[in-house]
Amino acid sequence: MATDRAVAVRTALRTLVARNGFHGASMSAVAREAGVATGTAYTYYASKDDVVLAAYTETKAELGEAAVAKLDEALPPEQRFRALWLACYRHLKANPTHAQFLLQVEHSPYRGPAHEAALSNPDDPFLAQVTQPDIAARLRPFPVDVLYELALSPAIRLAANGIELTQSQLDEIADACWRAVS
Amino acid sequence: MATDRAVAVRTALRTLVARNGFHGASMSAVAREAGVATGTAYTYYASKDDVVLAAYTETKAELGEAAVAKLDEALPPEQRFRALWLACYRHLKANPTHAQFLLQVEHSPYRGPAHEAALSNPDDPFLAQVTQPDIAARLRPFPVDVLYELALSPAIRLAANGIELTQSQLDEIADACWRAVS
DNA sequence: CTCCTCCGAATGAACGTTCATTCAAGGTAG
DNA sequence: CTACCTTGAATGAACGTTCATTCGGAGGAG
Repeated sequence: MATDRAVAVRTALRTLVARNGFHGASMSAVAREAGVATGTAYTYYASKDDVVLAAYTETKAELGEAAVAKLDEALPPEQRFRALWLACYRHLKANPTHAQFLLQVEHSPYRGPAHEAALSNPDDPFLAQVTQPDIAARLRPFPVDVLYELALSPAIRLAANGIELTQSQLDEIADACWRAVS
Repeated sequence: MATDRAVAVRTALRTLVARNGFHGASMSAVAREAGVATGTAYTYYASKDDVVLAAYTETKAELGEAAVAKLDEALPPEQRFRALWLACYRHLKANPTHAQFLLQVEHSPYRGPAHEAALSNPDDPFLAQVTQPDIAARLRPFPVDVLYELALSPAIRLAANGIELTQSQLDEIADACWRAVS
């Protein structure tokens, strides 16, 4: 399949950026990791920046899907948040490369473009949750960015750091995050 | 004074990395920003990595000083934490470049070396606080990294994002961070 | 005081390497 | 044969680093 190579390129970039940073993710290294020729990446993407942004939006979309996949919409806000938070953490803990890649992008000059690219997806499950009336009514009147930093961002960073935490510790942390924004 | 140039180089690197990332902080650009010749930086530092690590430890040391400068050691743990947190936030809010630089370094491959370099300073005021008996007794048994992520890291990221927050919002957030780790 | 010598910090052009990107050539499917 | 995809060597720009050279001023000689 033709798109397999595009997937391989995105995945290789994510892996190398997570492992070695942007310095260690040259296009030739990405192509080698993906098992294709250097020029092949440029068949699917106009530039390296394009690959980075495509990998970023893909990674975020997968995270969003994993977060809401088994979410019970009938749960009350507090438990719904906890389930969302834990699903995020577990998805990234199982894929630390994703967590490390997200953090590198979000703290680099790609932050702005990546934010724009992510907003172009109007189906973001996190935004959908935040705008649900029962949750919105419980949230403090902080900007969305602040809500994100306090609530979800800790899950990403803890997963990226690879520290082992027990289930009860995770429950405590998820609750602490909920208290911070509610 | 001779060291003025070393300071200028560190400051220029921090500014350019904060503004443009490591990509936009070439040694020639850093030297230009510092107002010195390219080679001059290598009179004071053996390599670019050296400049990055020196700027990182300097930035962290300044943050530590600002955090404890006016700290009343007689305050009970909860209020001491809040004062520490707010002092951190205010210092970085006044110097967003510092906050952005710290985040870029900590989410790049410099993370490991930077951590080591920071630990070589045995007078870290944050570690000193964490090891004070009255505070330690109130902290949850999380690894230090987790405590840092939940307690102090939000202050850095909120300051870096440049969002305007009222004093009462800051108080709420500081308390939420304390609840997360206590 | 004037002149000359010497020192080492400062300089920036030059070096070798690596980067992102291109494209002519070869391969494959229909 | 045609049409399209894949390849990887080629390209020039930009990188980190080096080093032959410059130059202001400290200090001794007359």
